Amino acid sequence: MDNKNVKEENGNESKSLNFIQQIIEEDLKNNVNDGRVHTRFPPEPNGYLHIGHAKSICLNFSLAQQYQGKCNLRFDDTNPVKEDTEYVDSIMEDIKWLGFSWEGDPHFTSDYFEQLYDWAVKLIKDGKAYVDDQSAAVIADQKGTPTVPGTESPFRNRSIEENLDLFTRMRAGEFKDGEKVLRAKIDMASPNMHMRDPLMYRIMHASHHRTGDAWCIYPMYDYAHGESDYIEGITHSICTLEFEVHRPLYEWFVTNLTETDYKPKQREFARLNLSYTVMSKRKLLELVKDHHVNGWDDPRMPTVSGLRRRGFTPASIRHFADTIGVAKRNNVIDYSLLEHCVREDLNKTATRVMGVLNPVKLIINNYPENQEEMLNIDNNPEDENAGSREIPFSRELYIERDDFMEDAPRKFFRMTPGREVRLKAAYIVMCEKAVKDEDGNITEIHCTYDPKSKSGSGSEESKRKVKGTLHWVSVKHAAKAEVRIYDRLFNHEAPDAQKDVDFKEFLNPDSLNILTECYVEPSLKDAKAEESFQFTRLGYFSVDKDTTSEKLIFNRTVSLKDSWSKKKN
RNA sequence: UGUCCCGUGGUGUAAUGGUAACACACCUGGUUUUGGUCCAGGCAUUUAAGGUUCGAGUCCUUACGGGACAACCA
Repeated sequence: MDNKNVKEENGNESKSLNFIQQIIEEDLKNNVNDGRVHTRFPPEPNGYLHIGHAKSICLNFSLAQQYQGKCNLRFDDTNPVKEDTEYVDSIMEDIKWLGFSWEGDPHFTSDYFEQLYDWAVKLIKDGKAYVDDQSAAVIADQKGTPTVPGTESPFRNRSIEENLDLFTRMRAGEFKDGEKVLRAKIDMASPNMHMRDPLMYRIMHASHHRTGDAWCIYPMYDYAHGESDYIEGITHSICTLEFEVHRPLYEWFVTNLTETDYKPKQREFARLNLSYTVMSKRKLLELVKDHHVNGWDDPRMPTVSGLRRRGFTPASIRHFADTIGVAKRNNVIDYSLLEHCVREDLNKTATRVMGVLNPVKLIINNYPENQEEMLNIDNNPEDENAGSREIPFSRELYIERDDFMEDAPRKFFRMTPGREVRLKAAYIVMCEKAVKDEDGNITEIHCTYDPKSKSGSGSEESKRKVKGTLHWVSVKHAAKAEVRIYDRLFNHEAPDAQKDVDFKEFLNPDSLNILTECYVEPSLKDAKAEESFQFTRLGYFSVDKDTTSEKLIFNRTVSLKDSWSKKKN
């Protein structure tokens, strides 16, 4: 209670510390690693970044900011067959877009291959590593199971000289893939599987995207990661929960290879899971390769580039990451929280415009045929400085087909014969009738307007209260646009958790809906790529970056909250 | 039937042994020229059972539940 009051008095909105911050503050208090805070974000360049990575990015970079520390970007590129510079480039672009900058130049684990090799030699000389000639299958078999201890390899007690010779020849390319590996000599009976003589190096005659053919042996993650942290002076190596059991191994390498007081510290937090989406890079890659989506930046993808193209803002993603918190228990964040974050941000900044997605013609019978006028409308009622603009009004308009109903229930606040509604920023109109074709489809709606009810005119008539306000565009002046509406990619609330089922069985076939007969107000002809708008009563939309076609394309970022459609159901 | 991690509303995250708080979602009502926004209100005795204590979500024990670990992936 007292604490809270103090915080409020200071105007300090400082939230309580998450468990990582508590660890750091404890370390700072004890002057661990000279009181430095140095984090890192270490992606493998084998795919595009997704919203889960964004959580980790926000965590690592903000921690560095909070504690006057540094945060590195390091590409964990130890497996050449999966990695590519395309991914390196996209990862850097996405981090920058999110609003963070890494310390100095990007780092690469491949930059440390020589040092890692030297350290491996040292381990051999210390009798703590050996070359094993057995096949992967045999080694796996000897490893035992979580409940059964492993057995030792017959090559485990080779002489140091022989190990040194063999390891040198491994590097020299004398052996084929899989013929030999280097293993750490730890404990085949350890209850922790990762301590049962883990592999340090494997032979891969593969070209690496940065080192080319300079190497034919590549270090494994467990060996390379902690040592790379050490080289870079990382103090807090924050990773996800599945690496928790790797921690003793991380510490084993650091302890056995270094003599300084400085030691990087690995800590783990729960990865992000989002309802109705998959988050594993393997699955996302499959969606791309099998053309279930149109690339990594498809607006339905939970990738950073997909969210960007969909119209999400960096601030909204940062706020989301902040809101979901950091803890160690498994979680599934409801997708609606992400939607809330983007609405909250866009509501403050997005220009209000009018567009009609499913048009039907509205004819104002008592409005002169050749008359047209410009009406003034606020760009954003949330923002006084946003100004206003002029939009054209005429006798024939498009309105939303859903905004008309012939036999309407009492609670229907839109257009229906005999009731009045306001056309936003224009006049109050009284609906008269709907005209239909032979099949009974409504082709046009007729109404009359009250000339004295013009918005902002200050007249008594303009102040009259009507229940509904409709958005519209002038037929003569409207710009034609294509609008893409995205729904969730999966039907199942947690497709990631369905282990025994192919996640693709939950794909939502209606996740993309392209509307081609849409009309928007003429000012939008000049809209720039990625610019965001709020279409009155419809939602937030952003201009697609795809300028290969002449078409004006909008992606719907997110709908507006709609209490009417909820009531209907 | 091993080791490690984790159990607080529908979903997340807080609560430093002292009145279970905040956000999302949901439900009421009010304002509104967007059925948006905004405003007001409602919604959990913390997996269970013991124990320590004046006092336990918090410490201890046991049970139950969930997760991770047996890639020459990261």
